[in-house]
Amino acid sequence: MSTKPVPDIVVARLPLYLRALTAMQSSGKTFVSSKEMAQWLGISSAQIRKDLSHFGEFGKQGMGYAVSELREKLRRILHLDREWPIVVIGAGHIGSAVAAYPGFASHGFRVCALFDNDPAKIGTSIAGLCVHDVRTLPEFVRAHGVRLAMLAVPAEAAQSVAELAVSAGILAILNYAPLNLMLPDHVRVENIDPALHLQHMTYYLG
Amino acid sequence: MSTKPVPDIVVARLPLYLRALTAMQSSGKTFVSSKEMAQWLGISSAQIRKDLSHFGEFGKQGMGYAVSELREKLRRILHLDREWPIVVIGAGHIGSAVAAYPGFASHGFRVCALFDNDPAKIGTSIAGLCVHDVRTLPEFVRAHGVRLAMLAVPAEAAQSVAELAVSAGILAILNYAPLNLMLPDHVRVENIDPALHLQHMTYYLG
DNA sequence: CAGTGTGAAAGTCTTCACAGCT
DNA sequence: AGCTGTGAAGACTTTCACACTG
Repeated sequence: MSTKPVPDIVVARLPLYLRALTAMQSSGKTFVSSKEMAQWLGISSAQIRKDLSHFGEFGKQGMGYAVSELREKLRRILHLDREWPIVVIGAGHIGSAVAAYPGFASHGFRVCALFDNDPAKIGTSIAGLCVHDVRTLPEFVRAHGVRLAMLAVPAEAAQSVAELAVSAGILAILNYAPLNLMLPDHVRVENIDPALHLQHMTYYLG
Repeated sequence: MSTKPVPDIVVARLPLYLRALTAMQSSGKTFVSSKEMAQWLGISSAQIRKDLSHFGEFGKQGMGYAVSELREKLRRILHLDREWPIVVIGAGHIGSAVAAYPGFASHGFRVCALFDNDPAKIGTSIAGLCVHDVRTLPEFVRAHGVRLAMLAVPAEAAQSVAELAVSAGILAILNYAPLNLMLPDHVRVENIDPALHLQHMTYYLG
């Protein structure tokens, strides 16, 4: 066995293709060429064809790709053909906004609980979700088989809370705290830090 | 002239170095080696040295880099040695959370106004900021010389609102709407889409 | 003939490894 | 000794360009 793994950078673009296909589909298109998608996404058509070729031959020569078929294929590849429960850790501004964001549910992610360590917040309800004591996180994660977490706590608390989550079985963390989490290799971490993006952009604003 | 530009991917890492240096500084360190920073950030020391070498020779052989000096140099390179006013467009969940996020002010970004098209929100105050009619955006941007915008409106509205902002003089947009903005080349756009990250991660959660 | 799938070429980015400085 | 700065090597990514197919 040991087939060469698909480069991570390619996997990262699949959700983009999925987004384009969903838009195409709702605008009634049934076939789309790599060139059209490329223009829509602002990348090259060769890249799209090469990326997709890692997973199979999805196109029809001379006419492009069947929109809904390719969309289904990508959903399966990304394991989006089922619902993913997620926990949000941290019920401050970011955690609350994240929990209320409708963009997750519409993609098959179900935010199922919020956790915090502030007694004033525990027991209250935010965006229709109960705020639990963070100490009950491991129990909850195990009981519900949750694998995904979004971490929105202050930087000082992030590392230890992340470890707690991982010890309970969390395998992937979307981290909003502005630091690098140090976690075992089997845990996938992606970071979102708007300040970093702004600092990147100001470089070009001479 | 026409010195070769620094690769964008290198520029994107400078804010990370800045973050590490700030942490080092507040923990009292005065010198730091590329190796220490590398461990802290989870990247290689060679990469840090190579990246920094694009901008000059900042280190001292045998001892590393003077923390506060390098920090100042990076701040200047990224044009963070001054305050940047920013407007937030869209006063929904995301816009409000973004406007309230303390992480911008602490990095020299000053959110100076919120804009929306909902009459029920216009005139109210969110996170201590007045919500303006989006139709007054061009006027405001010109009057205050704002160059940076964060866009947090629904996907359907994003393209046209972005064009409005650009026509008024906005040069860089941090876009939270889940689509690719099509804008003139001189405008810098960076995107934040948490759903994309989640979809990327589920690939690995077989 | 329009458009895919793909080797090969070109381009970009990272790591190596070491001369040279303190 | 300890660590930087950097060419050269290596790894990875994108683009090219065309044989092939419906």
